[in-house]
Amino acid sequence: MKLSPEYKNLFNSALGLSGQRPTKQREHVFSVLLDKRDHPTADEIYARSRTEMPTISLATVYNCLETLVESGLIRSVNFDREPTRYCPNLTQHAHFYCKESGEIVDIELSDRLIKELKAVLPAGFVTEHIEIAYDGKCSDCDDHV
Amino acid sequence: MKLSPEYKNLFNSALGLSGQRPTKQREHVFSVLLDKRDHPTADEIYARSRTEMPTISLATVYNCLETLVESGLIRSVNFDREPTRYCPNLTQHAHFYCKESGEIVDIELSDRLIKELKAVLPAGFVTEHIEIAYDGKCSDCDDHV
DNA sequence: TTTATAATTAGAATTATTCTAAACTAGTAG
DNA sequence: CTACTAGTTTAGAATAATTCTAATTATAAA
Repeated sequence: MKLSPEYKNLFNSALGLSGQRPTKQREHVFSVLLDKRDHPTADEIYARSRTEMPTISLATVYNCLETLVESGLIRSVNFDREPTRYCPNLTQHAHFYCKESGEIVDIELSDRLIKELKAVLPAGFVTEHIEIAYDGKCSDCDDHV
Repeated sequence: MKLSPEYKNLFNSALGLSGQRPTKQREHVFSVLLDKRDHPTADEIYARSRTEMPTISLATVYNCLETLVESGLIRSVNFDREPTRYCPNLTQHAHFYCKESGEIVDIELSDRLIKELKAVLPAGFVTEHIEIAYDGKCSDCDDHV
C-alpha cells in the first residue's frame, strides 16, 4: 500500500494548504482509505493500518482522520446509531445505506442537482457542504425482484 | 405543557399503529419536543422533561425517543461529532447547521426536489428516507452583509 | 545542526448511549 | 372489579466511540 505519485502530490499540497505536516502515519491512513473504498469506521481503519504499520496507535488514527478531513482529502459520514465512517472525497456524492446488507453505496450527484439544493436555502444562507444520506434497500436486497 | 387534542389524537393513533402503548412519559417527551422546536439532544430533553415530571429517568427519555421515532412522530438528526438531536416530524425538510451560532434551521423541501433526489438512485434501489444536512453560515452570521 | 513547533503514543478519561433486573402499569379476560 | 400478562419505567452499571493528557519523537526552518 503506497500512494501513487498523483495522490502523493494531492496529499502534500492539501496538507500544505491547511498548514499541516505530511507524516508517515497520515499518508498511510490516507492510503488505507484509498485502497478499499468501503467506508470503514475508525476502528476498521486502525485494524487495516496496523497490518503494515503495527506501531500506529488508535489515537493517531483518530488524529490523522481529523487532519485529513480538515484538509479536504477525505469525508466523514454519519449514519444513525453507527460510528462515524470515512471515505476519500473525490467527487460530489451522496451515500445510500442499505438496511438489509449494511452496505454503503456512493450515489453521484450532478452539479444541477446540487445547485437546486442550494437554491432552496433562504436568502443570506451560505453552505459549505451538503450531506445527503439515503436509507432503504439496495437492488440486491430489494424484495420484489 | 400539554398535548392539544389534535396532537393527542396523532400521538395515540401513531403509537397504536406501531403496536405501542401511550404512556404518560411518552406523551410528555413528545410535548417537550413540540413545545420548543430547537432540535434538542437527549440530555436537553431529559432536563426539560424533569421540570414537569421530576421522576422521569434518562433511560426512559432514551426509550421514549426511540419509540417516538419508530412510530414516526419525531425524527432523529445527526451532525458530525454531535450527540443525536430530535425534532417533531411534521413536514418533509432538511436541516441547516450554522457553524457560527450552532443554530439548526429547518429547510422545507418541495415534492419535486424529493422526486429528483429519488430519481438519481440506480435501478432497483428503494429509499425510505432521505436525510439532508447543510452546513455553513446562516443569514445572521454571514460575513459579507 | 540546533531549535521550535507539531505529531505520535499509550493509556486514562469522558460522553453518549445501551443494558440489566426489579418494580410498576396498562390493557384484557374472567 | 380483580387478576393476569406483557409492556414500560427506573436507577445504576456497562459499553462503545471518541477525546484528552503528558511524555516522547519527528518535522521544518534558521
